Amino acid sequence: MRGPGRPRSDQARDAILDAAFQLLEENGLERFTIEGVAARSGTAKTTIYRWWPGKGALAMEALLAHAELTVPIPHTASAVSDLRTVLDGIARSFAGATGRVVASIVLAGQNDPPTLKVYHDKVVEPRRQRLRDIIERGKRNGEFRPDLHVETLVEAMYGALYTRLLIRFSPLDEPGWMDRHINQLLEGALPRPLCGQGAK
Amino acid sequence: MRGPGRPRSDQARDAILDAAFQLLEENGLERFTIEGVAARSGTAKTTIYRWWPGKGALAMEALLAHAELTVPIPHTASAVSDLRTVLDGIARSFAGATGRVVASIVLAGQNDPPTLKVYHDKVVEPRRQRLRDIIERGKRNGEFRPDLHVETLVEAMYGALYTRLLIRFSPLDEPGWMDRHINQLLEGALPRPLCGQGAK
DNA sequence: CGACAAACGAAACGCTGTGTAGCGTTTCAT
DNA sequence: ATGAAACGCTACACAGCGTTTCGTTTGTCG
Repeated sequence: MRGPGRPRSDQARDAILDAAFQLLEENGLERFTIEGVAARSGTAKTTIYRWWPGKGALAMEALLAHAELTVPIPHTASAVSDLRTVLDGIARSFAGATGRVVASIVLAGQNDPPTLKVYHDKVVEPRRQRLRDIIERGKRNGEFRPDLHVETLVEAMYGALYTRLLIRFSPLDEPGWMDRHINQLLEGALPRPLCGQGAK
Repeated sequence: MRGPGRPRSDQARDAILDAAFQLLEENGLERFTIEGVAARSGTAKTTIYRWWPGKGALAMEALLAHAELTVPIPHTASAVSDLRTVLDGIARSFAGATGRVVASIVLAGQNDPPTLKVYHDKVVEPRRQRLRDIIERGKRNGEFRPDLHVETLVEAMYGALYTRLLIRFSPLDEPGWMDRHINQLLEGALPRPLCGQGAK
């Protein structure tokens, strides 16, 4: 049931989103221009402005449409192993082209709170929820301390990922890094009391 | 021993850096313009271009010159307490005006690697080193496990700070947050083996 | 088939910011 | 005094944004 008039060209839409994602990959959002998108996509600027309010919104939609932001939903017997699977997936995605685009979007959000909120609601929060679920499960089956503060653990795990993505201390695909990170978060820094054996 | 010619006006230099920092605070780097700096500082655009190659470099220098980036260097008997002091100091600085400017700078760095490197070398690395020193001390005096991986702990502690600053899950000045964060990083997530008392 | 509605592309506008150049002025060392 | 170098000011060419105008195309409905 569509009224009269020429229907929207899905071909133009796709070409625009493709071109936008490519340009974000290549230049980041700093040098991302609507004119550039129009040129590469073979559409007119008018067409873009008809459907998107501005560069922020276009960039966000290009990211959501193209990037592999979906995270695996493992559900094995071991919460620790599931944690590993999820975080590895995110790290891999961040290490590639998607990562650069994400970095652009997030940082652009600094001066464009609505855009940041969309990213938060559509990407960050679902992922955090997934981690929360896994950790809660781990608490129930005794893998984790019952008094563990879930939010804090989630934040620590995520924090390092985003920090490596944005500040680039060290590469996201450094071998062995994620294992060390997870293990240490789980085991803590304090010395184990000397009883029986060492813990683990 | 200065050659001939009119010496550089420190007054102009200071006015430019002051104005730049103010404008970064107010608008972020997205809307940070050389023209704006010139107008507010009462100098000419040409003067700015004479001394800085572009907005990124100017913003960085304004940040380094103005922000209270100095972190306290506590050295009490307790490494844990020193850790707390340092991280609290950074959190407070990030929660204020400096935080917004830092976010802007990191953003600029995404497409301007030299700028990011300067920030890394001048700000990030010294702070990380300070944390490393404290943790090493804690290892030596038995507060921490001897096999603790220092880098991983530093990254986890820093990560949450930058993530709150940039992604804004939650406010940096949330009461009690930093204590929970530190405690849990130190104590880990795994259940303590049941011997004598609980650890800590 | 014809009328209409809506999307499309091309071109241009005013605006803002960039980065450079020229010019006269000011301040210092020699 | 002279010259070097920094200063402020004005002007300019250029790029990108966001918007508007206009003519064209593509569909639906009567």
